[in-house]
Amino acid sequence: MTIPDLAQPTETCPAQGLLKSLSGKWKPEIFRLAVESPIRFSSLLRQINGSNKQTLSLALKELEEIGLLEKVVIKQKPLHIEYHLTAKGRSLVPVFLQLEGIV
Amino acid sequence: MTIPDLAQPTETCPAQGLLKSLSGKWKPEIFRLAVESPIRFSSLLRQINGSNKQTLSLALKELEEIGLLEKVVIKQKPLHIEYHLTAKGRSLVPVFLQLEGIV
DNA sequence: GGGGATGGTCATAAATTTCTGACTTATTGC
DNA sequence: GCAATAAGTCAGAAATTTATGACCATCCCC
Repeated sequence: MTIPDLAQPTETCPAQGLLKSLSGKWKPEIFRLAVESPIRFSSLLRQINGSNKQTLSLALKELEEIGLLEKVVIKQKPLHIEYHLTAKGRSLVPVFLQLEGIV
Repeated sequence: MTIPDLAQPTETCPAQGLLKSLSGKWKPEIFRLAVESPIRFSSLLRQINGSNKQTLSLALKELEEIGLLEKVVIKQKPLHIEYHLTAKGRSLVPVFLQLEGIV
């Protein structure tokens, strides 16, 4: 027998999960930047004014987990890591653009 | 001269404001319920398991402020208050439905 | 081989959000 | 008139999120 955790909202609607996944101080901004071009950890830290490693690292991890970003190791000369928007991430773009028309 | 508050994200994209407005533990669920039918404070408190007056009250106030809900005093026999979805609120519904297809 | 950049992690601290319980005013049914 | 319901507010506590600063392993350039 399971005791439901009533302190957590029960999600009836799938869009609520996404809303929750994109909530957080920097996630929307990270997502927006990722739409423009692949992003890198250290650049983000410089681009997003007022942010910090810890939170960015966690945010990237979460955006990865929900399948909006994917971590790509670039095995080129200056070996580095990039985060790319996934297909799912790209599919959200037109929806957000629509939103902008409404807001 | 103004010193920008760097601790706060600078919003480049209008959709980010909406995202932020709809973030919070119970706001998405309140919105969803309001889409179904007008909502009342005390019913919400019973419907949304684990919620509390304080937070619901604040959430309703905020959803009102951003123009998604409007407070309506029903001057009928059992005089009471209802929160109705505004036109803007209704216009978000198809967007969220689209989102459900993606998620 | 030394110094800097990249991409992190960890423990702790500070800030923000949410929750609890007491209290309030007005209305309504009996 | 009296108790219950509705719709809150308020102060303080608890929980959750963010931020800080220290630290670490690679890699890359000179």
